Amino acid sequence: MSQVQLDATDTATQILDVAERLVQTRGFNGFSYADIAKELAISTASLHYHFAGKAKLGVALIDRYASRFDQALASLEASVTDAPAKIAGYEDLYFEVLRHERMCLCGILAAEIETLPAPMHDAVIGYFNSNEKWLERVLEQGRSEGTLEFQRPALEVARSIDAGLQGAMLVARSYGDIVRFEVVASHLLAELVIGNPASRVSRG
Amino acid sequence: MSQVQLDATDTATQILDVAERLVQTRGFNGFSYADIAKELAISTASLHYHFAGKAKLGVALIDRYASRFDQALASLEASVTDAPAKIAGYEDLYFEVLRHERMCLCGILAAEIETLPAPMHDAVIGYFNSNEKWLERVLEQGRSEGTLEFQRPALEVARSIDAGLQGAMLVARSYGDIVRFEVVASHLLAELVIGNPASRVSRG
DNA sequence: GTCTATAACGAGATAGAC
DNA sequence: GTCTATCTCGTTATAGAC
Repeated sequence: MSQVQLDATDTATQILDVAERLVQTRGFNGFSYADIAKELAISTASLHYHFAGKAKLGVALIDRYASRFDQALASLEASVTDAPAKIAGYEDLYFEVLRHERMCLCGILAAEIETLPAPMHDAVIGYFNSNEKWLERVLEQGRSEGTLEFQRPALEVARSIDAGLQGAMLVARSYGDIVRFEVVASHLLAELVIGNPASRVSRG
Repeated sequence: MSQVQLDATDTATQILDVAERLVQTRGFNGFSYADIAKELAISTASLHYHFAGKAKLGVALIDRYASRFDQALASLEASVTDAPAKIAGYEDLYFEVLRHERMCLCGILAAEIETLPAPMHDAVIGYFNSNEKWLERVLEQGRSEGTLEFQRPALEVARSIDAGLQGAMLVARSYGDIVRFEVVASHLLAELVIGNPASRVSRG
């Protein structure tokens, strides 16, 4: 039996780390195996030993990213209780992505969706599905607990938030201006929060 | 003097048409001169005669796209008068893009921004600047004429709308589900319109 | 204005030694 | 698990004939 690799610097992990950054900054069609190999000072043949092809590397990247995102959301739910704080934490996850001068992995892959192998395409959709379900549930919690107010179905609001965040990342990164993201993100939450001037809910 | 070419099927125009569709569906790094050449049954050498390199072709694509968009907005302002109708028309422009199974040209280029030559990068930013200024002006018109209501600066609202539309296109196209776009887009407008239940403005 | 031919390079991938 | 060497193909671009 092979030993469980716990070293965070093992080769496969290093490859995923470099590849992830390259995808999030340049897109899946904007980097090559040679780019990764050069940065890690290994050969492209070694890359193929760990990941048989670029498509398999791509799926591994999405799987790890989605898994980490799920963990971050679980951790978030353990640290805060009210829905507004959860949504603020959700937005903060993307703020951190952007602060590292990256785009959401699946957001940037969505732009290249037509060029991706089917397994990658499916994994991207799975990520979006998972996110919007989480947001939908939190939105419904907020409505139940009386911290959020909105007329539309929670799923529609969730999709508006996800679209707004992905678009804000996309545009803000082009400008190299993280404030553009913050302004959009903060309003996406503020317009839902009861008692906030920006929520402007008719209660007359 | 060379004659003015009015034939819509002249070679340079055909090249731009094919290249535009390829960029909007596959991204700038997702197609090659060979793809265009094959589709038009010409050689890649001919492509280089009309556009010296891929970078120059890219700039020409953005310039034409931005110019057409400006024309469409001018035409829109000539056909409707109130701000809500203008914003609905603005959103319809992107709906049409998506209906043709494409992404906004500059939206998809924004995803690849780090890989683009500087002149293309600048042209993309110019497009975003132009759009948000137009939206800002229309939003201020709506507030003046009493058809729209919002608390934030018009420029911030404009940026939220643009981010929402770009993100909604990005995600909706991944799902192949245009309805996802419509739901987000319609709410982006509805929340601003006075008298619309979705605007939910505190007037008590 | 379009062609053929080709240069020059980079891409993903594999064989086989160590 | 990593290497060198190599294959095959695709990519942008140019030279020069027509």
